[in-house]
Amino acid sequence: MAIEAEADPSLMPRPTACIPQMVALIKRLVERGHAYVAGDGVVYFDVRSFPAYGELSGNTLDQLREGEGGRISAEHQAVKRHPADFMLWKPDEHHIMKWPSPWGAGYPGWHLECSAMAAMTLGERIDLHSGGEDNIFPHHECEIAQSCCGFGQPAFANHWFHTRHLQVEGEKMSKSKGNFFTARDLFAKGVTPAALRLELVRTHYRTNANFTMQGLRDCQRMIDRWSRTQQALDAAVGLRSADPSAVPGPMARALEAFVDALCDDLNLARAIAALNEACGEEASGCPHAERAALARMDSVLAVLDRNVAHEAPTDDPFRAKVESLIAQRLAARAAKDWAAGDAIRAQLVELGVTIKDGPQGTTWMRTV
RNA sequence: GGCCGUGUACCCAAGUGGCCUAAGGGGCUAGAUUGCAAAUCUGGUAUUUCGUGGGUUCAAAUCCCACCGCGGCCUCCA
Repeated sequence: MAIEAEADPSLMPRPTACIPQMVALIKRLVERGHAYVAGDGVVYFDVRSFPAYGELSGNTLDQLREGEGGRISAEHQAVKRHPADFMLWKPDEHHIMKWPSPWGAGYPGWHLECSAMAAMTLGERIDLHSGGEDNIFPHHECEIAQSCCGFGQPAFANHWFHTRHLQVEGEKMSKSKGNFFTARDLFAKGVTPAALRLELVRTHYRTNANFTMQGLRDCQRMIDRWSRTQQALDAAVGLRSADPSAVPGPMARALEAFVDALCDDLNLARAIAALNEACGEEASGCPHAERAALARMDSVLAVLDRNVAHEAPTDDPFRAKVESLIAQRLAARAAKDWAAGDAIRAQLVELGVTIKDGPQGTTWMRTV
């Protein structure tokens, strides 16, 4: 699902568009002695033919507990050479999705599509593979086995990057608890895509991130400060021409620390701290270079362009009511009737609206 | 039974042997500013303390062992 807090990936291959590649891969695995057709006609990968099986997850074949996942039947297990052997092709004339193959019309095993699509779009050996922690075993383990054995590569991915699951208010998300939010709901409440994005990415990938409404507010404050710094730099750029000889300012220095932190196992929390500190320092250096350094950091965070809450429609009754109350309050204040003005402000707070009196007039936003 | 990750202040979250009398943000708090607020700016906010109990070391949040909590996985859900 594409949401406004994310950018779309540039390649989105479809498993159903590479069935021939999957069939070809199975053929190679069978030819090389890494796969076999069992008594029920199903093609299985022979895990014992690949000694590195289990290295990614730390599992060993003798310690895995057969059937622990609760999704395999004794009937299927009985035909395998080893309980851990996994399905590559299942002939099934009655399945909702089926394609022709040398082993009969049927469908591929679910690990296979990734090996085939990776080889098709990126190469037989790739640099980086990411995924959720729930897929480390068996899925990624099986992809490694298929790709290494099928393509004769010493490794499938040079680096594996597994994110831990997201929790909500300290608890795991579940449908039965109903403790989850959709991006649409949050945006409708006035949450900016920027705040949602930062709340989701700011935790190190190897720890369980905890999504909270308070965290969303915390993120919004950080983003607003960065945004003010950006506006100040934009203004300074308009006033001065570039000065390549100027000593680096806070943003240029922060960029170094920022990159250094990211190079240390994607330490985004430390990178964000560097940016925060720079925003607290007095501006110096060439504003053009400073603005470029901030933009460079934001190319990773990608929040400054998303820091806009969804506006309620102009004809929305809620919006009309808020603006009417603000007009009444301004009139009361103009008459120095502070009590009336404060009473109206209390009404607005009650409605979930935060107002701000500035030199350019009064602005309002929904309270998140 | 086994494997993987994780546990730091009120909250989020860095730090993986000495520069830690523990970064950064939020919150709270005092001040500046404001009619009062909000926003903004300035200061304060973990002093044998880093899940618990042992151990190693001149030195441990950081290393070792055990235990506890939380999250994930064990091959036909993708």
